[in-house]
Amino acid sequence: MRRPGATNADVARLFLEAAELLELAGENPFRIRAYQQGARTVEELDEPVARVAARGAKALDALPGIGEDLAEKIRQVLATGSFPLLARLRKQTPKGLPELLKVPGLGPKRARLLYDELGVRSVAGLARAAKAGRVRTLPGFGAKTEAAILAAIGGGAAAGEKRMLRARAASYAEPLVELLRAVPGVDRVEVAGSFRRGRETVGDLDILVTGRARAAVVEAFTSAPGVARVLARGATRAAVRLGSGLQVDLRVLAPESFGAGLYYFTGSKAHNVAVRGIARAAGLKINEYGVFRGKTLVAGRTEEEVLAAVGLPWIPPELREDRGEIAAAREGRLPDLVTLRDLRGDLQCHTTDSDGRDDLEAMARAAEALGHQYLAVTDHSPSVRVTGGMDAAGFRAQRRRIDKLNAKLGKLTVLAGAEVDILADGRLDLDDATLAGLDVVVISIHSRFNLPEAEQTRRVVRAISHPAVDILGHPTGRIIGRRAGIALDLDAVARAAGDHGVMLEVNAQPERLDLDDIAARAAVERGVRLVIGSDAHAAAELGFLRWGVDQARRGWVEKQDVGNALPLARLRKLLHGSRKH
DNA sequence: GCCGTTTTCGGCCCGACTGTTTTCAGTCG
Repeated sequence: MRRPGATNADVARLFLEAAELLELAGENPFRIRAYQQGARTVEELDEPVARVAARGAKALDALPGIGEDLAEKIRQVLATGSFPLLARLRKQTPKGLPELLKVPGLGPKRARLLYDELGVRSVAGLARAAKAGRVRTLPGFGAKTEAAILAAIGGGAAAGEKRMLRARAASYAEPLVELLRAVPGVDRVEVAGSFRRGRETVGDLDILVTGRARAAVVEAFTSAPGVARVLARGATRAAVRLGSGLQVDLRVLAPESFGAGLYYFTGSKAHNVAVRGIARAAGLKINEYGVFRGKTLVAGRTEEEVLAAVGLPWIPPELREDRGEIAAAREGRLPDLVTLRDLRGDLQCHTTDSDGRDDLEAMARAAEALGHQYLAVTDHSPSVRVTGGMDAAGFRAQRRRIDKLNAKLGKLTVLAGAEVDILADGRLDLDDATLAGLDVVVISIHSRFNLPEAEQTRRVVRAISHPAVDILGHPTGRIIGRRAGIALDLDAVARAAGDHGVMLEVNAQPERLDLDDIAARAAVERGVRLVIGSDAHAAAELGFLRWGVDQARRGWVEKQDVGNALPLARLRKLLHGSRKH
C-alpha cells in the first residue's frame, strides 16, 4: 500500500475492516454501522478525501456520516496509513477469525463459537471440522447447518463476493420475468434491487410478483430452467441459485402492498433507512407491506402513493442511493433524467476497418434501424496495433466511402471520425491535417495505464487541448472487475474539457461504463457536456447505449447535458469543424 | 459513532427464513 497519500478507496477499506473487527468483538451495532457509512461516504466522494481534509478542520466533519471522531481517523489514515483503533483491533482479533465471516450463513456469533469451541482457524479448517461431523456438536448448530456450511464452502462462495455485470444479469432476469408473467393468476412481475437502480453490477436479483397464484408462482420459480439449487422456499419468499452462480430472490406480494414492496426491495438500503427516518418523525412506519399509522395501512399500492405519504414526490430508482435525492425531492429540484429516447445518435463505434466485426454499411444500416439520426464511425488510429488501427491514408479512403454511403442512406448521416490514441506524452496518433478532415475526433488512452497521477493528468490535459479534439473516450480506462482506472485528477480534466469545449464520454460497453455515475455527476456539476457512446464493435452492440443511459441517469445527468441528445445541426456546432479556438 | 422541526442524550428500519429451539437466536437483505 502506498503511504502516506491514502486514496479514498484505502480509507474506505480500512473503515470496513474496522467495522468487521468491531462486529467480531461484539460491539454496538450502531457503532459498526457508523464505520460502514463513513466508508461509503468516503468511497463515493467525487474528489480525493485528502483534498477535503486540506480545506481545514471542519471540512471532513461536514461530510454526511463523518463526525469529529471519524474525521480524526481519516486524518490519521492520511498521515500514517492506518489508525490506532484499527491497529488495536487487528491485534486483539484472533488470526483466521475474519476469514470465517466470508462463509455465507456464518455471522460473528457462530464464527466466534467455531473458533473458540472447535479451534477452527480457517475456511479450510472449517471444512475439515464439518466433514468430521464436529460442527453439529455445537449448541445452535445441527446436521443441516453443517451440511449448509460444507455446501457454501464447496460452491466457492467464500472465495469472495462476486458481482455480475448488470447487462449479463439481464440475460437471466428477462427470461425469468417472462416465465413468471406466464403463470396464470399473476398480475405483475418486476425486478427490483440494484438491478432496477441501474447499478453497473448486481450481487443478486430480486423479483417481485403479485397476484392470486402464490403457490404456483413459488413452484414455477423454484423449478425454472437454469435453477441449480433452491436455497429457501417459504410462502411469500423463495431464493435460488442459478447455474451461472447468480442468486435470485422471489417475493410474492399482495396487490395493496405491491408499491410498498417494490419500493422497499428496490432500495438502496441507505435510501430506505433515510426515508424511514422521515416516516418515523411523522409518526408513520414503512415496511414492505405499506405505510402504516399505528395498525392502519395508509399507502402501499404504488410507489407514488408510498412516497406521497411521507410528503415526497416519486424518485427515480437510479437516484435512490442517499446521495442527496431526498433533499432534492423535498425541495422540488429532482433532475429530469436523460432517457434512451432522448438520444439522437451515437458518437463512437468501430467497423471492420479496424477491430469491428461488421462493416461500414452494416453498422450504418443497424443504426438507421434503431432510429438514429447520426452515427460517428470512429475506427482506431495506427498505434493501437492489436486493433488493426488505420493510418492517415486509410481514414481518407474511409471518408470517401462514407460520403458515397451517405448519398444513398435515408435519414441517417454517417459522420467520419476516429478514435485517436493518446500517446505517452499527450500528443495524438494522427497528424493535424488528417484530424482536421474528420467530423468527429474521439481521443482515448490504450496504453501506459500506470503513470503517476500528475503525469497521467498532464498527458490527458495536453491531449484535450488539441484544437481538433471533440470527445475524451472512456476517460479512466477502467474495466469493471478487472482493471482499475488510471490515476487521474478528474477535476483538472473536467476544467480542461470545459476550457476547450471537449465532451467527456460515458462509454456504454457493459464492462466499461466509464465515466461512472459519480464521475459523470461531478463532470456535469462542473459544467462539462457528456456524450453517451456505444463503442459498438458489432451492429448488435449499438444497443449498448441503454447501459450507458442508465449509468448517466445514476449520475443525475439530464438531456441538456448530453451532446448526442442534440439534433445533428446543433451537435455540429459543438464539433471542432465549426468550433473556434 | 452519528445526529438534531423529538437537538447534546437517546435513539438509530424492519421483517422473513432457517434451524434448532420449546419460544428464539442468528443471519440476511
